Amino acid sequence: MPELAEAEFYRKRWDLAARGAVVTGVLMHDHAKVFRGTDPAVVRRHLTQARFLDSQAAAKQILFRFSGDSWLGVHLGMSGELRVEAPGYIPQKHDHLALVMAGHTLVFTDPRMFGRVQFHHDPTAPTWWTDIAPALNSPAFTPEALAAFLARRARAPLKAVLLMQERFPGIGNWMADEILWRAGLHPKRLAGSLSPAEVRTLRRECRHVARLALTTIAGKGDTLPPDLNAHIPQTWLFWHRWEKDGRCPKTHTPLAREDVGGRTTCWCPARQKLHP
DNA sequence: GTGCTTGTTGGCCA
DNA sequence: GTGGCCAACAAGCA
Repeated sequence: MPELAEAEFYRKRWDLAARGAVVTGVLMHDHAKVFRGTDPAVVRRHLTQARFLDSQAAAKQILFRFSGDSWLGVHLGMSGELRVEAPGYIPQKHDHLALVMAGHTLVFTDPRMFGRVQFHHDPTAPTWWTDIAPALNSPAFTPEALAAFLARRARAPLKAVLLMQERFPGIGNWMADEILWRAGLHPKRLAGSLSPAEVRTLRRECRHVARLALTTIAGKGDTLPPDLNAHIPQTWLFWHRWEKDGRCPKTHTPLAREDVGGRTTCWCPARQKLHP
C-alpha cells in the first residue's frame, strides 16, 4: 500500500530483482480498470523484448524505464502491490500485469483497481511523470512556498490540506496523521490559522517524516526490509492509530479518531490542541 | 448483513 | 474562476 515510502519499497523490489533483464512476455488483463486511458496492445508491443533499464519513485508513483524509449508508470492506488514471482508464474484474478523474464515474473496486482498503469513511448519523459510536484525534501519545498499554500487553503482543515498532492506529493492518510502528531498540530486546525512558528514546525515534520519513512520502510541503499512495515518502530503513531483503545506512544493517553477531511483521522488530544 | 479501508476524481455549491 | 465538500469507484476483511 501506497504512500511515498511504500511506492519506493515496491520500486526497489522490482528493481533489485530484475534491473537489466529482458522482457520475454507481457501478460495483461486487457479490460482491467487499471489500464484506463492506456492501450494494452501498445504496452505489449513495446515491452516485449525490451530491457528494464532503471526506475524511480516520486510521490505515490513509480516509473520504470525500458529500452526502445518505453516508460511504464504505476500508481498503486489503495490496494496495489508489486511482487516478484517465479518465471512460470500464472497470473491470478487480480494480477493485471505480468512481465515475464528469464529469471522472474514481475507482477502488478490490485484487487480494488484504484491503481493505474500508464505507458509512454517517446525519447522524452511523459508529462504524467514530469508534472509531479517537487518532493518534500527538495529545495523547492521552501517555507515561503508552504506558507503561500496554507494561505490559499486558509479555510480548509490541516488534515485535508496535507492530502493535497499538488503541494504534498506522496503524503497519504497515515503519513498526514503522523506529521500532525509529531508537529503537535490538531488535524482540524484551519490552514490559515497557523503562526509563523507553527508553519516552520509543520515544514520540518513534513520533511522529517518523509525522510524517515523512506529509510525505515524502503531501507537504505540496496537493502530492502522483508515486509513493508517490518522496521517501523513502536514509537510511531502508525502502530496505534487503528487499534481499538489505542494510546499515544508519547503521552500514553487515549487517542482520538474521527472523520476529518473525509478520511478517518487519528490524533492525540493531549498534545494536539484545537485552540492552543 | 454492516461498516470500515494507506486514493483520486468529477460534480455540486458558495 | 476558485476553493471546499462529498459521493463514487471496487473488493476484501472483521
